[in-house]
Amino acid sequence: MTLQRKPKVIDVARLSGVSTATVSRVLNDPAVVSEATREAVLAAVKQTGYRVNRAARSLRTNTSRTILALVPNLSNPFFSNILSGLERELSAADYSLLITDSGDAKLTADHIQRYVAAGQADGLIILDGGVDLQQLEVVQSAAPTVPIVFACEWVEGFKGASVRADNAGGIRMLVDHLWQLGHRKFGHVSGPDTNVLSHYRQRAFEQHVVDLGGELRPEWILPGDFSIAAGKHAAAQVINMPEKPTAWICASDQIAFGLIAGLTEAGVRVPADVSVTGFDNIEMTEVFNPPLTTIHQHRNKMGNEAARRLLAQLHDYETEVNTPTVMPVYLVERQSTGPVSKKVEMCSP
Amino acid sequence: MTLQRKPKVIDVARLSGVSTATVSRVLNDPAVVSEATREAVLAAVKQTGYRVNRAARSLRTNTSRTILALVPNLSNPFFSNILSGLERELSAADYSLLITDSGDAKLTADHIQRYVAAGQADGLIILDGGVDLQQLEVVQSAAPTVPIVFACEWVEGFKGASVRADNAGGIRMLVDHLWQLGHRKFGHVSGPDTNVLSHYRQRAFEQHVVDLGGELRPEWILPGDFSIAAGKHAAAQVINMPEKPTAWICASDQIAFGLIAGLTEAGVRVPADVSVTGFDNIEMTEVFNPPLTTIHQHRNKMGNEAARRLLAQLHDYETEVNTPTVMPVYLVERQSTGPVSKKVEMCSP
DNA sequence: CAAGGCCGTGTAATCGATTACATATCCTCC
DNA sequence: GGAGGATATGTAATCGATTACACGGCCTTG
Repeated sequence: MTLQRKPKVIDVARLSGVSTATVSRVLNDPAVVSEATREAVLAAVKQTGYRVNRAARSLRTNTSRTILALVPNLSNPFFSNILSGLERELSAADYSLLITDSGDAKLTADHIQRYVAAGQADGLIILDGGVDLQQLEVVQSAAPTVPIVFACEWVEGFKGASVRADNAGGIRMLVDHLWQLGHRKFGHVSGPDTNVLSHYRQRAFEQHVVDLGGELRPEWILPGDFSIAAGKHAAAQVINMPEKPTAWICASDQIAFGLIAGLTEAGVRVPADVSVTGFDNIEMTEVFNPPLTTIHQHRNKMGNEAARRLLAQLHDYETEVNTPTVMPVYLVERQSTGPVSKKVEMCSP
Repeated sequence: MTLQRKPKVIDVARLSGVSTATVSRVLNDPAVVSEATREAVLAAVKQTGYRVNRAARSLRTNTSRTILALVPNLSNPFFSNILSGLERELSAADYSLLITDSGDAKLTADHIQRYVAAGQADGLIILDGGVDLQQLEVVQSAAPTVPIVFACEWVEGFKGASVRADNAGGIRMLVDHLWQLGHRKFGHVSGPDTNVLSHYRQRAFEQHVVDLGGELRPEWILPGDFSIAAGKHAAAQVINMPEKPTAWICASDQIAFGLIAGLTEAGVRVPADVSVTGFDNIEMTEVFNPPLTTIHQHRNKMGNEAARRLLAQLHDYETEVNTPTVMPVYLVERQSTGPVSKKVEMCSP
């Protein structure tokens, strides 16, 4: 219990009467050491309170046991959910999680290299679909042994692993749900047009409405950016439309909140006059008035899965590196959707 | 452009015709090197694309330039906001941010030591007020040179820095606001009773209502846990109260959402029949129906400030280590509060 | 002009763990 | 009984940067 300097392998070795090599072996590859020695060493480890010095280990093995997550905006709860899943899985495998927030700035190869080339990270998890493909390829060719896995978002054309939600499937579920309620005229408020999720959701929307034989008009597709403000802005436009869809599929829950708030303010009732759906099933959807029909995705599990795929690549037992993992999503029916109403047209001011 | 093995100091040294010592000096303490040499070395650094190997540096200097953040629940957007502020400040100072999620498990000295004793972190930012004081003290005495800063939450009795919001001040603003609207009978839905923020908010509530001469009854203080569910549960109790407060101050926005949802469902109108306030000003407060009167705190800035205080301690220029930094908060008036209504009693079923 | 100081730089030890290679012991089987 | 193999352990080199110490040159000053 005397507080000395930090114990090192040599201290453990002396105490247990073996060499440093043996101590190291007990810690890294116990099977090669005889049981008696192993126990003696472990006892000495416990007694001294020894912990390997990560810097020394990293230097020698050229490995950091650390994964870097690149997040476009840490404040965004979506990302933190994924991070949470990541962290659990990584720490269980004795890996640490380093996080950097690319912030407003576009992520550059240089920024990533600050970590990778310095040997600070053995692998990368990228939550930011806005990275430039060329920059990514620079990183890949400079550090070919450092695996990269995309989680949630991804970059089209990137050669490597990704874990994503079934965005198209989710949209189809929503359209089907509304279709069954009798809706035939659909509108969409989209996400930011630089975002890959926006594209997938919008494309699936258009495709599926057409496939079902519903009515689809270009002016019923409004641009947005996943935010509440975008939803409010869309509401202002909707109100002035001469002819309106009876159902709006929004690219995010937040857009739906804004849209509903704006419509409600203008006297349009949801779902009596018009149905609205979200995407993501954030916590608030349940308590919003009306509770929002939306798509739920397990962001935590996406984090887990991304971590698993990364570790698999690190340990060379991943076979299908380039195949994306598509995680299932679920329809959550609440009260923002209802049977189509005949009097929608009359609600225009 | 030929892709070789990673360049090292020795490569830079050779290219610029100096010794490794000089290269290192240019990088770490440029002032001691003559201008001509410095420029030559920097040119060679650029040409080779050299980056210091962090592991080697860490090993030699016994320093990691990495800060560990201990988060009780990464999924919680509050924490991620603080992390965001932290990350910006740290990365500007060329520090990296390592994150661990204590999860459901209570944080132990052992868990922290996994990082600290291994030399993975030079300092700690703790966002979890639920750590055991004794465990903390174990860490402090085992690693007296590793500074610890609490952000947002904190542990009573801990000797060290903390950065917090003015929780009591925020509650007083809310009570004052309601008082001016004519309210005299106040209720409170509290946070988890293990949480230091809950205590501060509840105590400030009781104190200030008494100071103003309002009515305070023990049965008007309901236990909760910051969640929507807690608010809903509180609503069920409120509805059956023979005599009710005219205003409810909730320990979090989420509680307020749940409470309002529950009350609305039971036919109680907010704010016509009863006023309700939240705490935190999360994004949804604005679009909730009715928009929530609440207290705003700059979580990002708390992160910044915590990082600054930590760096100050690391670089030995912090003077008042034990004084908490209390960040100001702001009242945001929206539509969940209104003048006291005389007919509240009649709304009981 | 010699002594002393300062400045800029180089040499080589050092941080703490891992691991290639060498060695020692014991067993098996012809 | 000895060759050969398997098993367990030790010795010492190594990872890449930092830095104590030493050194040489130049300037100042009595």
